[in-house]
Amino acid sequence: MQEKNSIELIEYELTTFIRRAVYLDNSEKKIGNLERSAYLLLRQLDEFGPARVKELAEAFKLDISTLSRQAAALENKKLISRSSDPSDGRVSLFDITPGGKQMLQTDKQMRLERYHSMLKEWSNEEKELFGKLLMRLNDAFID
Amino acid sequence: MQEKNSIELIEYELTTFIRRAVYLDNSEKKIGNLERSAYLLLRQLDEFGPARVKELAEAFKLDISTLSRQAAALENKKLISRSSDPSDGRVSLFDITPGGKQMLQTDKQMRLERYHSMLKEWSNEEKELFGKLLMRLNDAFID
DNA sequence: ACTTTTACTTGTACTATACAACTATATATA
DNA sequence: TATATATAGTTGTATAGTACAAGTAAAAGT
Repeated sequence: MQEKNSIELIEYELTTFIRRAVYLDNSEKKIGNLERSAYLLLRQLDEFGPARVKELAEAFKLDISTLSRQAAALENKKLISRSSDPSDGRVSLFDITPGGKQMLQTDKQMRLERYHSMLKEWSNEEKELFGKLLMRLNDAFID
Repeated sequence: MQEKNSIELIEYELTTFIRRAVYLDNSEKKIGNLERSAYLLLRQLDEFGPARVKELAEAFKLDISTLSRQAAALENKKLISRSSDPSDGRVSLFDITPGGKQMLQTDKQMRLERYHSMLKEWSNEEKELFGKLLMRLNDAFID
């Protein structure tokens, strides 16, 4: 009973949070310059280094065609660069450009500032614990 | 430093979670029968009772036109019903139908079961605390 | 050499959303 | 009261993000 309530609360609050966070991305109060998808793609390349379309699609669990278009869009904006894999002519390798890194840092900073404001009343312990629990939640995510 | 790291972790994990949860809704492993937007609209009507388009748009912070279409779609599927406000001919009031309640309950149950599986290793204390922290996060959400 | 598999791109379609134009009704004001 | 303005909602149009299917080119297997 107790457990059921906690899970219901978690389900409710997480759905609500997603609703709001996604709304925010579409609103005029949007954080930063990058679309959510672009932000995540740049972050992925920045953290894990060059990757090809298939790897990106797997990392995000999205269709290859989706990542193919997202990558092409960012390539167009010069935020990522494409190079061909010498050992496999089918493959394009994408890497974040200096401009992309810059843009990512700017946007990340804005996002962090938002979280900073939202969580300013929280103690360090609460923030740390919350981060750890979120990490566990993501690790346990069922595909 | 410590604080910065917690916030970065929270930002990272929340964005990742949203990415996955939204992916899941579009995938063949989608939870239940309802679109995310339909689920939220039904839940809103179920919890807060009949409402008109404008109220729903405000509750979700979405454009009226978006809610107008979502409501019309659910009305078409007989999951919600429309009635006119006798005191104001412009207004349509929407309410969840028995079929809508049934569908909502079915989907909610499936969503809860997923969370139940994902969180099965968590102690009651962890689940309760996580729920409370999420609630605080949503309360502090900056529009 | 031929077939099959793989990596990616492109065409098409759908959901979710916003904004703008429009309709109908209600309210305010001259 | 007649007209002007405001409000509630619908509908047209556009965009992001996604999937699936068809197509192209390169690699690997037989």
